[in-house]
Amino acid sequence: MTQGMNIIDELEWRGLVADCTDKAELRQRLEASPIVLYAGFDPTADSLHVGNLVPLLALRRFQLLGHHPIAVAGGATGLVGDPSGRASERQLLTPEALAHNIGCVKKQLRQLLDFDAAANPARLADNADWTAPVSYLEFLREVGKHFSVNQMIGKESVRARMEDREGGISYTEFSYMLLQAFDFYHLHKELRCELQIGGSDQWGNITAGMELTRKKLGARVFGLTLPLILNSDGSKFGKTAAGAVWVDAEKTSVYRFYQFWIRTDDRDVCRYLNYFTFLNKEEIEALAAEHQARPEARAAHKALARAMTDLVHGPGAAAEAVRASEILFGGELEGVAESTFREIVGEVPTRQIDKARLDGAGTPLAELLAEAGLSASKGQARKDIEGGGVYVNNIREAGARRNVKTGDLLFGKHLLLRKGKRNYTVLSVQ
RNA sequence: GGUAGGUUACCCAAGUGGCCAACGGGGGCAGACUGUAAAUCUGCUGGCUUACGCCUUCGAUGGUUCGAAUCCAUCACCUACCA
Repeated sequence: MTQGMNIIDELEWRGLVADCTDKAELRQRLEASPIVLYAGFDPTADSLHVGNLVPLLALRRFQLLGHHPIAVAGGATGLVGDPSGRASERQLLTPEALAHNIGCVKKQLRQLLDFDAAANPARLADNADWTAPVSYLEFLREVGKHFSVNQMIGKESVRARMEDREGGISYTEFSYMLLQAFDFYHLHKELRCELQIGGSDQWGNITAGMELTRKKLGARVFGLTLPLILNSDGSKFGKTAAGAVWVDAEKTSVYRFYQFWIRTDDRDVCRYLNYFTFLNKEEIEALAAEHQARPEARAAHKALARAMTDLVHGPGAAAEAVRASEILFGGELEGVAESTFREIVGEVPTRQIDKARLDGAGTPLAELLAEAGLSASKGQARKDIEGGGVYVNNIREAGARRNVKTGDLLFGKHLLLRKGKRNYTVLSVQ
């Protein structure tokens, strides 16, 4: 990070500025002295996912340049549900589920921001702390009065849903923007927060907060949105067939997480280096050049995957994921030492199996595939085998009626099952 | 409250008494080609079964029929118009 570089310049060369209220004035303000800023994270699940990393890392980028970030967990807003960017009404979370989610998300926020910086430690807040005590009547008088329904229904998030004949929008979600506006107002009043950042779908909520702050406190605050990240094929970033890619290693293993980044589309990899990593401009340009020259080496992909895995799971876990990937994608396992093989046990999904089942005639391969979760059912497993997509110990298996026996075990203990190019499960005998 | 229309597999969407486990598209999975890429081509995409075949599914329940996703009745939900 270049010393003295304005955070706006930094975000701009990375392509991270989607929209900004009064950029010239904000730039001036940011150059004058460190600013307090916030981004909100609603606990819609029990973990953040890779998409949430964009605003979160943006907070960190501000922090690295001397500013004071606040991560706000949406204990209040999460109870209501943000209609922004959603085609249909959310299912309300139970207070219990929400409490659980908040706990998880807070823990992750703590991990990913620096709370120990001497000059400008990050702070963590929960909007339930200041929202829950306010009564409905009080809220209507203090906050609601400042909003015109005429304007509210003009906001994209609401309008989209009003125009949607199928879904519509509940009064609850319609009110969401007032709650978020109240956050900004509160944070300005109590902590002198002057800037809110968020995804581009947050524009309406952010400007609502700016207006409320101006009307109630006469203060000028700013908003900045980050782009909605799309893959080059037009799909949403961060979603795979298996669902979202989570930050929680229990939900998305470190190996899977690493693989997710490794498999980034060529067209996207340099953009993502900009968006997600803390590599500087020169480093990224060098990787881009290398990728241009030798795309098959996938240097940029490896750098991206390594940087992200380091960041989220730590260098130790990342190194193991890299090592496991090298072994699994290195070809046949012949000649691989037991100690080397051991490294992938546990890294990829691993299951126990009763040794007796492999004695004698053994167990049908299809059955093991289904059990291992690689195929949805035994019938599907058979089709997968017939289609030539199944490998035992990294050797393709063509016979659908194949039985797996004791002799197939590696080192007398393990069986490496693979479906397709990258779906692995290790079965270990007990 | 009234009237009309709708509810089909992961999503969209055909099907309106047997030829329907259900056209087509998307998505997904697998194969070829490659670089764990893109593009392209091929196969698969309810469950069980080596197979013949069997079983469960078309909002829910009950009925008519030799036979229903298709017809009837009731219920639930959605949409539109009316009040």
